[in-house]
Amino acid sequence: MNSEFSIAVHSLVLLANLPERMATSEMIADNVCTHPARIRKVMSTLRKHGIVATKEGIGGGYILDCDPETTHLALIYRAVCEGTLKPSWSSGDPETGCMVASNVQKVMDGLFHEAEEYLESYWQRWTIADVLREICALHQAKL
Amino acid sequence: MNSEFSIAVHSLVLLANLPERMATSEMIADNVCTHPARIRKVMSTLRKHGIVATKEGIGGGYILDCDPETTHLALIYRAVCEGTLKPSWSSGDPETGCMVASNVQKVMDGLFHEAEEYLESYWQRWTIADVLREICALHQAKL
DNA sequence: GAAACTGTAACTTATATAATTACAGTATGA
DNA sequence: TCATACTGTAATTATATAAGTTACAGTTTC
Repeated sequence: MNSEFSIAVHSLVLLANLPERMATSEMIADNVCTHPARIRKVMSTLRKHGIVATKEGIGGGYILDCDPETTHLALIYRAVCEGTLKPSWSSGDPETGCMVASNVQKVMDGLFHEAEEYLESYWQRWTIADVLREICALHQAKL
Repeated sequence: MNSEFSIAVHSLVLLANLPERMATSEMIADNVCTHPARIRKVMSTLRKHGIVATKEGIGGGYILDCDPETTHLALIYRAVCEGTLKPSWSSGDPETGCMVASNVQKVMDGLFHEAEEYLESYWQRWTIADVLREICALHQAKL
């Protein structure tokens, strides 16, 4: 998995914690520690899934377009990295005569697909607000 | 995740299906479609976890050292790619004053760790023999 | 119409993955 | 006992993926 999921969750938690729930790609990039263009790419995907809204022009930026208390990480996972659990390389070769070599790809693909669905049910346990609360708890513990 | 898990599962299923449950790295590599040295690397890890035994010298190779009916994919996952669910890149920066930026790494690390344990409970549902049976079923369906 | 934004593609660089080579170590059997 | 056929492992090279960067067109505001 690449780290777009972490970027998306971090950005959404950040927005949820801002008074106006709005920030520019530059502000988010500073906080996430990456390049604004990368933030815009991830945010663009989240916008297409209705999780954030964007406003172009002066005073524009990204604004949370969901309820952090009911938006689960599973939705974010699906938006941003569905299908990435399965490795790009596959073993075996469908063209050979060997039963194992010729059928293992399809079976493993099925397992990875099911494993990913299972994993999504873990992300379904967490909302954006939950993650923010975990962060707050850590923060409090330091004081 | 890299594809050593797929290679390990494929290799073990292949061994389980052989009369003597034994094969050389070259035979396995041919079947898996990769290089024998890569097979030796993965098999070496499986040997250290007691899943296969190896025999050096003439007539040597790898032999299954577990019961395929009771050896779950979770064991193979742990042996071969524990810790790879979490992306290597992390967002945020523990040194900043921002509550979110400075604590998000630890929280996300915890989530990825728990997610991986959850995922392992999926792999626990499958044994090597189960995978072989799935392959056989696909094979039968073609006839 | 200048300024401050997003959207997106193209390009570069860094890192991870896979393939390959090489060779030391080990068991077998003629 | 020596050639042979294996594993074990490290080093190197090649390739694919991820991340960073640049660039610029499009949009909104003032």
